[in-house]
Amino acid sequence: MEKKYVKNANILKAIAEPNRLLILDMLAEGELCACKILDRLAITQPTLSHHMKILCDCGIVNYSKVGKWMHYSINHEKLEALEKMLLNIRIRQIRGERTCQKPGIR
Amino acid sequence: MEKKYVKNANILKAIAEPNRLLILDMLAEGELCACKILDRLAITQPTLSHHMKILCDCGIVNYSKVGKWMHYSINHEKLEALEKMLLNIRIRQIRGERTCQKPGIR
DNA sequence: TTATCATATAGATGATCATCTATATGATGA
DNA sequence: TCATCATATAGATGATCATCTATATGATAA
Repeated sequence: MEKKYVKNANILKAIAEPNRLLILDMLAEGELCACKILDRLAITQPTLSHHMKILCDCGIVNYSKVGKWMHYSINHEKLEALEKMLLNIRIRQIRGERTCQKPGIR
Repeated sequence: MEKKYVKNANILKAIAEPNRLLILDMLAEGELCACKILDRLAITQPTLSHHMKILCDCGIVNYSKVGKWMHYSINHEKLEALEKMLLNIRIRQIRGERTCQKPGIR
């Protein structure tokens, strides 16, 4: 298993959760502080902290501490790289039959 | 929680696994039969069957049975929709400060 | 300095997941 | 029809996950 698959799977896994997708959608409008995000989610504060850690750890979300507030924003480069990875899967496509059957089948 | 977040998270979750990303990468070149995919993965046949079910169930991979062989291919529309979802998060961005602090802070 | 506020950490719990072995299904070829 | 081959299903197992309550940390304000 090549490393890139593990790494990309890790980023995808980070955003593959409904609450975290909603968080990204909120951050799409611009930087936000944790408490603003918490207001819109039906989860407790420790659970939000857990989700933010996952998003930040994989690099898709940037963070900075301002006083006692945590500010979060989207890492656009990381997100674009993810899009490009998917695009690369979609636009490839070489002609030539590659299905596996004994000669004569099909 | 809006339904779209749950649905999109489900598709992302389906592709957020190293073996399944590798499978998509193989399918990017064109249709393949299960045994060709199995050749390249370090998993057993039942585990591959499990992964293919997850990929097909979420709609990102198409399947058809030809004799005793299963043929798989990428669903390009579904993949494009996923890219667009990510693009939509990335390109939005409205100016105006939205971080949460008491007046005067910052 | 002390109370308060925003966030993080610890630890527990129930759910979901990837994987395996064993076996079933269902199609082909002899 | 019967043996063989490709794939699916059943059931078990250990790992990871989302969530909670309780508590700690660390910054500001009185």
